[in-house]
Amino acid sequence: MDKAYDHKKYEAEIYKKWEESGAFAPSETGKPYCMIMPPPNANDDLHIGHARFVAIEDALIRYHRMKGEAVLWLPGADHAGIETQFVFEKKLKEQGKSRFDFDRETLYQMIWDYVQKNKSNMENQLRSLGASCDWSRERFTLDPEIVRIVYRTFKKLHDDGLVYRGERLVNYCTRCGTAYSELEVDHVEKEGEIYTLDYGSIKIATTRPETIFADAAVAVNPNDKKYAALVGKKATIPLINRGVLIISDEAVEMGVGTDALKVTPAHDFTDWEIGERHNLERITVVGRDGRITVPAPEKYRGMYVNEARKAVVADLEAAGKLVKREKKQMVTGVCYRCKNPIEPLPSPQWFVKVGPLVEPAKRAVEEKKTVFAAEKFEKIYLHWLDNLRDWNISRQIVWGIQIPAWKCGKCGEWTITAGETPGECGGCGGKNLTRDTDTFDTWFSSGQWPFATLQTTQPGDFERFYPTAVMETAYDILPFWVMRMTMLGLYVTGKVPFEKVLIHGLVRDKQGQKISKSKGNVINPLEMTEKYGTDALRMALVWGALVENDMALAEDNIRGQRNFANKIWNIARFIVMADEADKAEGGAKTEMNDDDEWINKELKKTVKTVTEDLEQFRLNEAAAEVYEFVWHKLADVYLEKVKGRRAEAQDNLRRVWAEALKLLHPFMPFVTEVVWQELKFGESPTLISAHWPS
RNA sequence: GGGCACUUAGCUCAGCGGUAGAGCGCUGCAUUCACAUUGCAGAUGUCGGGGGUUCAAAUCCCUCAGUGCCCACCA
Repeated sequence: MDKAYDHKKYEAEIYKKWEESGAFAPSETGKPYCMIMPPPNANDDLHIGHARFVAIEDALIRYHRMKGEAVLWLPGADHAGIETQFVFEKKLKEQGKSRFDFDRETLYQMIWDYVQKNKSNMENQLRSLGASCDWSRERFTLDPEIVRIVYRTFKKLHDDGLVYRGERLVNYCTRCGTAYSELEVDHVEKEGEIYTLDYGSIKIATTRPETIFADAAVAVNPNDKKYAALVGKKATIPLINRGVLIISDEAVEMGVGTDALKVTPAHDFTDWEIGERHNLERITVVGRDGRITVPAPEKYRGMYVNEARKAVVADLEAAGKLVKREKKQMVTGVCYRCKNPIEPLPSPQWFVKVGPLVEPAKRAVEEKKTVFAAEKFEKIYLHWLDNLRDWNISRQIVWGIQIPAWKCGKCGEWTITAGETPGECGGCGGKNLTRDTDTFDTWFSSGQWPFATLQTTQPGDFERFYPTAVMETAYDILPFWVMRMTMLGLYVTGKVPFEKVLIHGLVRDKQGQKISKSKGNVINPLEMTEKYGTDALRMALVWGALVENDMALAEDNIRGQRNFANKIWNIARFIVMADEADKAEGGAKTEMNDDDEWINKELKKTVKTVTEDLEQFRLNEAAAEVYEFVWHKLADVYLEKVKGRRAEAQDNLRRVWAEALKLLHPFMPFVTEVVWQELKFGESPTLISAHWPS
């Protein structure tokens, strides 16, 4: 054995050996233990957050496999609709092109090819992180079998009256050219201006003067005495001198602006609701391209909203209708992806009625059918469900699963199928049908991932492994994913998709700052594994904090764990050299003393606490326990004591070491496996398939 | 405005009812011995402030202060 452990020499070879040995596939017997991997987006390299989930999930997977359970860790890849199209469009832009230069089929094919390349890249990175998942069962969210299931769910929802097509005010990104769900809108605070305008009989305050041409009313609070006499009278929109009714509605809060609100149903969510209550006209003056349209006065048409705002304000001022303008900190919705301001626009979309899905999803958690490992996330989950609105599942992009809905050219009715092209309109029998060009929200398909995967891998998998044991994922997608999986899983299969939810925190830089490209504090997991070895990175990612908490990751910690890997290597080296010496002297002659009994007792204690910690998902504690035992008890104390009576203690040392390697294996799979094979323990040719000590 | 957390050694974090812990960093010493990617020894904290419960509180309760994250239609 070399003097120091060289991870580069062993990792790839060991991984190949594991994979070829069939150890990643579930055994025929044993209690089923299934984890579905959160499928990484197939559009980029893995980042440090992926490395953390691999470290956590693989540790649990290896532990349960060693306990003799039938373990299935099912890997996958996500087509990640918006994300991927966004990334791809950036590439196109670098080449001086845009999505509008291609027809739908060509664009789809180009993204497909791009994704396939990234997908295999991503898979290799998971391998290099040591993920012991069953590649023979890998699924991609656009696999035809998966798509069929997604279609079927949509049809079922539709047949049950839980899907409707509605003209609603949606969060529209004029840059991305698609509507989003409420969850995909970020809110940023920035300085804007609020303008007080003279509406003749009343003054109103607004931050969006460019939309005055779409006003349908002016609203005041029903309890507002100062305006009570005006309700039912008319106000006059300046510049165009159109009269609108003054109405009263409880949505108007008092103490804001002039206490009078211009109601623009087509361009504001509050106003939309007021409009519904009062049956107001929905006048649109902003188009999907973000430019002003008719019926705004001609001079503003074609302007982007920002320019139009300036122009309108200037004209209002000239007309003497601008009473006041002042700076104001305000919160605006921006596209979570491109950060452009979200434009609320009326648009026909497919919605899922969430009410009937929310109740079972709440009950499942309240009745502990699904248990959150960290209670705080259960509270957050329930809070989310209580405040959920109907889910817009249609996106105006090409990259994704096209919605199986056809519109009749004759009667205008929609025909929904489970994927197949309908022969005729379900309403009038017309033959002239056109398919909706929209695609599903990515989360609509990934929300079905646990059952969609298991129903399409091997016969019997679903019956055997569903509900899965644990869903492990990051907290930032709790509402997007965990919540939707529970709702859709319960709806389609009648059972929760997973029994436990283990949520992990974010990886931050060593000062605890959020990692971002713009800050330049990105930690590249592949660079770290190259430099210090996968085991070191993984141990550092588990060691630093409770699974559920954010973790500050310093390179020093990774280096420290590399040193630990080297310590493991050298303990083994010591034992090998002792073996050789024994052989030369005619074999070990076992004779136990107090030191042996002490280390055996310490080992037993360690086995107990590490096992308990793993059962409770306290991976940091478990890792620290083994570390303490191996380095500071076995190496620093026992090994030193043994030096004087090597031959008598050798058998016990080998036995203790074999058990210690097992405890370490979930956290540092490579070096422990190399060492296990080096020492040729008889129990099992590979450590990955050895038995967890008890 | 609503929700969820956090505040413990210089830094990053564990501990969550029984007289303070780890890693890194720091100080000193050692070292041809499995490992300098090392060993041994050591310093550093009225566990955010205040109140309460208890024989006993970093740990439970209340309160104040600060920090972070998520949500939200204040025009």
